[in-house]
Amino acid sequence: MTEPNIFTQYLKKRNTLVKNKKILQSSYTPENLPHRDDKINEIVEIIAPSLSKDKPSNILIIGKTGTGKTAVMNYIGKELKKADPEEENCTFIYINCEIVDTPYGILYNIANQIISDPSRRIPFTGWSLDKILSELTNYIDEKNKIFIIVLDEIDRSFQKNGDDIFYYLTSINQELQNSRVSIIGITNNTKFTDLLSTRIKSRLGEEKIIFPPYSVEQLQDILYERAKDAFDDGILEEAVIPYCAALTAQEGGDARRALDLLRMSADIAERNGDSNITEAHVKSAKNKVELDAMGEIVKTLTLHSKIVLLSIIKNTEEGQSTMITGDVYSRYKYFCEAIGTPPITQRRVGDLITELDMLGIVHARVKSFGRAGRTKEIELSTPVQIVELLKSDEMFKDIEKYKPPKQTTLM
DNA sequence: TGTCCACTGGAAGGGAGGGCTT
DNA sequence: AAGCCCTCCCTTCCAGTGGACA
Repeated sequence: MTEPNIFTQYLKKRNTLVKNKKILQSSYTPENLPHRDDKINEIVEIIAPSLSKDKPSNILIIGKTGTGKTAVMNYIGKELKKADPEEENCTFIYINCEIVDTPYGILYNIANQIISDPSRRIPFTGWSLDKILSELTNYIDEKNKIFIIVLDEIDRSFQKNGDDIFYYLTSINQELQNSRVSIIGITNNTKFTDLLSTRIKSRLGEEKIIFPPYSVEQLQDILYERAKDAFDDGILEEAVIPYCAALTAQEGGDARRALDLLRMSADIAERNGDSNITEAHVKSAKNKVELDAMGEIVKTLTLHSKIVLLSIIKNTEEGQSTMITGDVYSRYKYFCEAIGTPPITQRRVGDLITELDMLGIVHARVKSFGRAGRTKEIELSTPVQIVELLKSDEMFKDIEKYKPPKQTTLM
């Protein structure tokens, strides 16, 4: 028995509708992946030879977010480990290139998942790429087995670094005497292969596997499968899962979002102290999910990106529903002056706008206005609440009051 | 048909900040 | 301490461009 403290009442009072929260996380790998048996078999067939120390082909897996690519690979990784518990014949390594997206970071991560000897660990910065690569190659070769390296969100790293890193990794086999390395790339960019240079394309895409988006029915099955273990009978109203599935199917069949939605609905119901989960909970969850995701992104923006975003917001508030780069930049310079920070160049601001577009916070498309030039047409695509979040930023609190100093006419 | 605007986006490079090696 | 390396954020320079207008 623990001493009562300030949290005690919450521990007691909170009614839990969810038996096991972990099951509803999208990172959870379930025992059963509905509607992906065929894909699993396809991949297993390709990589099974690794268990007898034969090198499997490299694979490229293509499919939109939330189509089960990562879950399938994690599942296969687990099963592979079961088939070879001592990792005598093969080792399975998973790297998410969205989190580690530099060549150094990727090699560092691979190395430290493989290298067990602490004296040979690679420092997280300081070495040249050549040095890590040769150390890694040596270590891999000593082990005399197959290494399966999964690179998730492979396009992320590619966007920043080109394909040199993939070239290294796919050509590592030429240096090896005893071991072999297979690469499994996962991407949600269907045009990814077009971006690769020919030398990589043939190597990386020895086998290609496409993951189609889930249909409404399939999403429902997935949700039912998870709900079965996560909730007791009668907690979920009948319409909840079909509704979640329908909402997410509209947006491209992303199972991750469907799960987020269900989890958030349960959260909201719990917090309200309700005894079951209804369609209304799903509705408010939908708003919250979107807002949370956007809020996280906005919070992590760099100072200049925030100022650029604020400039776009301010212009929008003053009735300019669309604007061009020049409009944003002049407002941006004004704000920089207001908070006393030196502005960056328009060239760079152009890039920041493109980044904001990729994050889905603004819409920016290049458009020609004839004689009036060719530039980006920019439009805010963010809910109002985010705007509030940004404005509450300490840095910007006095910005409304700021008046620029009188222009002195100096040439 | 050619002009011309307001940028776009590629390329190269700098420098600060992280850290290793000798 | 000096000499490296890698990454991030930024600048400078500049050729290229879609399409309204003369």
